[in-house]
Amino acid sequence: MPLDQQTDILARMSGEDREALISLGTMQRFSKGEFVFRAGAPGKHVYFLRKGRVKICQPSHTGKEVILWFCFAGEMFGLAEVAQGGGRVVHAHVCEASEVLKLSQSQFSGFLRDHPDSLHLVMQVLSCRMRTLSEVIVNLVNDDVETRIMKLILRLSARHGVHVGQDIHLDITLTHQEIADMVGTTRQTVTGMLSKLKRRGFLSLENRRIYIESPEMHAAASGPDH
Amino acid sequence: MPLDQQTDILARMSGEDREALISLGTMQRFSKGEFVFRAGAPGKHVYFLRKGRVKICQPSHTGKEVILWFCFAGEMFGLAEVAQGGGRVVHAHVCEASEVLKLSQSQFSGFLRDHPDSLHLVMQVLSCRMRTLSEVIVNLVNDDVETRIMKLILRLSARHGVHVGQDIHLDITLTHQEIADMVGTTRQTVTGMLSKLKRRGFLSLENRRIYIESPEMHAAASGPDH
DNA sequence: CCGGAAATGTCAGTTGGCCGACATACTTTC
DNA sequence: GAAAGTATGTCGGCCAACTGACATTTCCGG
Repeated sequence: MPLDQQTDILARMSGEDREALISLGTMQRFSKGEFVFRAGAPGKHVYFLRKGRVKICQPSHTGKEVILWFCFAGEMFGLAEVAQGGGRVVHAHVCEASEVLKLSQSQFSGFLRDHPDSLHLVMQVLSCRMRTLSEVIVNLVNDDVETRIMKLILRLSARHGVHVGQDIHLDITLTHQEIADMVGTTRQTVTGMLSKLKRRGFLSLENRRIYIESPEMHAAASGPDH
Repeated sequence: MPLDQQTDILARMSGEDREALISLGTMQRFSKGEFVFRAGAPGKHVYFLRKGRVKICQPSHTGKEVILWFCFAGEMFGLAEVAQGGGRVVHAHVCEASEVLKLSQSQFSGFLRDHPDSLHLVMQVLSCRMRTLSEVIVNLVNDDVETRIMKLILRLSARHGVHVGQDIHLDITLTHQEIADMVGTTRQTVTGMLSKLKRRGFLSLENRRIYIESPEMHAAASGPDH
């Protein structure tokens, strides 16, 4: 099990556990641009994404938004507030038409009590997210914008990349603004850096999708030795 | 229970659970400057800090270190790698003479199985840490160095502050380098910013300890409206 | 209580990346 | 298929914060 895929909790659950979970919760549909929940709302439910894509982002007083991570099919979100109490601090913003399974706090606690194997998985997911967040912090502190963008792309491709010969095809579309919100920079700078990376031959862009020339990219991202 | 104190897991456990945990583990002493574990080592143990202070920091290829958080008496560390597998990615660096309780992965799993209340506490701790890390990321992205330092001080004082009349006395000593490593800046800039904050009357410094003039400080940190 | 080490204070020079402003391209919607 | 909205590309001016270098103060072990 590659560490990158530990967050796909539905896939990792045993069949019976998954059935039990699905029968406990209720299904909801959302279309692009809607919110599953917003910062400030009370946080009494846990969600499992069956289909689609949701971004978890934290608004700040300045109006800027930081994208903490994306959730893809199979992933869980909204757990932290349920475990910890207090209201939501993040938005769950639907990127493309999605289906989510919704469980109340008590339904979920009951499920964990009855399915100890799944409980272990939940702790793994939390641990994995903590590591990813730590990684992001280290990047923000140490690396310049160019390196941060390269590392972001490599992180995403580790989980959502499709190998096409020598290259890796990133199977999701991101706007420059979204990239900027993930690495802490501005839209303009992202545009500039991407075309710089393209000129250098680290990646190519084809109708809003990213192709990574993987060997060069990995080498380049491991140390900013320009 | 203030959210700031959710991480003091030993204090929040029931007496019986705490006894059981302590009898399971083995005690170890460390003196200042030693490491409980280092990045790269295999991560097969969980630790509970009984006494002292430990900083959890992540080294990077550039040699710089980022301090992700401090652990104080009662807190747990080393969990993520145990839950998730793989080696340590962080150092656990002892700041002052400390005593830690050490449990192997299997001892800890067994404990959680037998003490479901504590299990809930563990999930709370992880959730709380995730929130703190998210908060740090948002700060890094949105705020200038001055604001980041103010918010760091307020965060620390929420958990480790002692009220002295109107003011709050921060009950720990930090070097400027350590502050720099937490907010992602340089030692020199921290020195400059602290004396600027002192001049402005937001805080005062007395033999390496920080006194916060809390009302002004809170107002100032909530929006960088200079 | 002394000497080396660590921490703090200060400064001038340099620069990465932000800001604002605008032009072009793509892509929905009715 | 025209119009409106959203995304991308490009530029010059500007400033916060980094770098490196040094002086001074405080701490701590023997």
